[in-house]
Amino acid sequence: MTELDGDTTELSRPARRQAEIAAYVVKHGSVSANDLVEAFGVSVMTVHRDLDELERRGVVRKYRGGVTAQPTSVFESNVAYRLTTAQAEKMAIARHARTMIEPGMSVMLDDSTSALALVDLLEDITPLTVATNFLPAIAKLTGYRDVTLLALGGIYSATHDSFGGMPCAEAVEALNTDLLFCSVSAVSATHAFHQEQEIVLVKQAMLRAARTKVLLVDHVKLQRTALHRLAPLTDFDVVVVDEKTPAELIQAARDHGATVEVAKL
Amino acid sequence: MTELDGDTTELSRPARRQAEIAAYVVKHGSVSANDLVEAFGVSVMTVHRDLDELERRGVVRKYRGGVTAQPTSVFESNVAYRLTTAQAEKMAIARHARTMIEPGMSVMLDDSTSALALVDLLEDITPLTVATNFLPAIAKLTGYRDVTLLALGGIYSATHDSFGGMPCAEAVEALNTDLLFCSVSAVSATHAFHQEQEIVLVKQAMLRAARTKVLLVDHVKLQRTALHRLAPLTDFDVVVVDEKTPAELIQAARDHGATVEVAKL
DNA sequence: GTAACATAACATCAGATCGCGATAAGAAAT
DNA sequence: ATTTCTTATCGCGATCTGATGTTATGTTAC
Repeated sequence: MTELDGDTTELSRPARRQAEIAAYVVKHGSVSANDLVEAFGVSVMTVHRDLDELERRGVVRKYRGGVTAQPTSVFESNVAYRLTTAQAEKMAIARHARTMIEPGMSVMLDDSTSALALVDLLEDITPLTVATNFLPAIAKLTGYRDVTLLALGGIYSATHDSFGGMPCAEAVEALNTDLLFCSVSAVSATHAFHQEQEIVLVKQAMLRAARTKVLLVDHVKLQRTALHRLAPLTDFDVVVVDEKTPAELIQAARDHGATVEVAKL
Repeated sequence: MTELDGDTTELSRPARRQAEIAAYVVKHGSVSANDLVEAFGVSVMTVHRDLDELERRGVVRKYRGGVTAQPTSVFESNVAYRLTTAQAEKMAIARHARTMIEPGMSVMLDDSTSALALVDLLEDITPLTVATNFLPAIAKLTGYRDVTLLALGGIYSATHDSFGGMPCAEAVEALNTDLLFCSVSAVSATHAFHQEQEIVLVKQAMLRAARTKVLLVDHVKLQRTALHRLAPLTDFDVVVVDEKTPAELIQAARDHGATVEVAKL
């Protein structure tokens, strides 16, 4: 159903359906619950439950008789959507990133699925200090022994499942970590971009608060663009991309002075 | 087994056993894994798993051949232990506390099981802003609609399952909420106490950051004492106790100028 | 007031997870 | 080296949770 199809595997059934419903709504602009019942072959109740969840995450808006889509920017930066894309590539990128981490270091992670993939690989690099504002990452890290977890608080965003806003930016300012791993929603040959002002705020603070900055980019991110310019690629010490990234794009970034490394699957 | 027995119901079997093992270790000072196998009738593997978990939470220390207890203060302030006590009373106190909250307010909660009980009652007071450093509370609140969640970050403590330390205190300083609900490990007729310096730090910051301060105290807390003095009871606008609290203790607190309210079961 | 829609309240079923032990492999003490 | 203790891995069964539908009970529009 629409352009989401390519990669909706390994996602729970309702989550996948919700993503598809979201796409459907975005495509059609405004649909009724019954439309969705027909389109997805589930009961009205389930449709409503899905829509409630999507609304809670700010993806759609409900009104009596149907739903409308929110601005696409919100949709695209939604976690559920992001989770569907480029799983294998993200893992490869995470493995590459892992090699940059030494025991004893302090690492900052942003609220990106790329960073989340990295979390799974951190358990045996000990001791380690990890700072993040991403709730799923925090949840995982609480179970690790010998990992000092520094949660970056802030205002919870259901859309990103992370903490943000001024309080978060302030918390970040107070830190100074060895490493930062972060991701963005779009990357050009020269710059990293993100749609949302608030998120940009936090990410920029993170850039200021880390000594070595690493940008994690799967190929889906390239060739796209987004509203707010986050930083030039040269602000990052390393940009890690996956193998599926077209060589000419890598070259273009390198021509502009960026350090690009390719993660092997 | 020891003084824990009174109230270990409604806790998962392993959690209960872990609490009992903890108590056993605290009582005997130092025991071997095999001792525990005999005492609890489970396999050596399970004992080790339990001990690993207790060690992760900082309750015991493992060494080859057995385990030793950590200072009792840590044990007593352990979440798992706290959860076992005075469930019904905590719920009554929470219901009472709930009546003080109006839609639109901002509420701060500390990392106490009393506060956690209150969280369950907040879903339909909307809109609402809730700030807390307690991970279980955060987890619950992320699912609430129309509740603005402000997570107070900091260094994660497995013992308390919350965030603390300087970063947390700083995050608290930046706020100013209408209400604060907090609890402590011990209360005398004049003061509130807590064992751990770091926790005291955060709680005191919270006291400074709220307009109206409410202390939630189940009767188990009274008549005990602990190392660090947190604040005089008169610093709280209200102290809520449960019905099982001896009348003379309530009177004593009132004689010292505290405002004490009794929560009805 | 009635029809369409939305929510609430169970009931059910499947899949996932948990808890636990057994066995085996690994480390540390002696 | 041998013994003792610890950890890792697998498997089984109990348990829980999550996802869904159904029916019943609101709500809102007209």
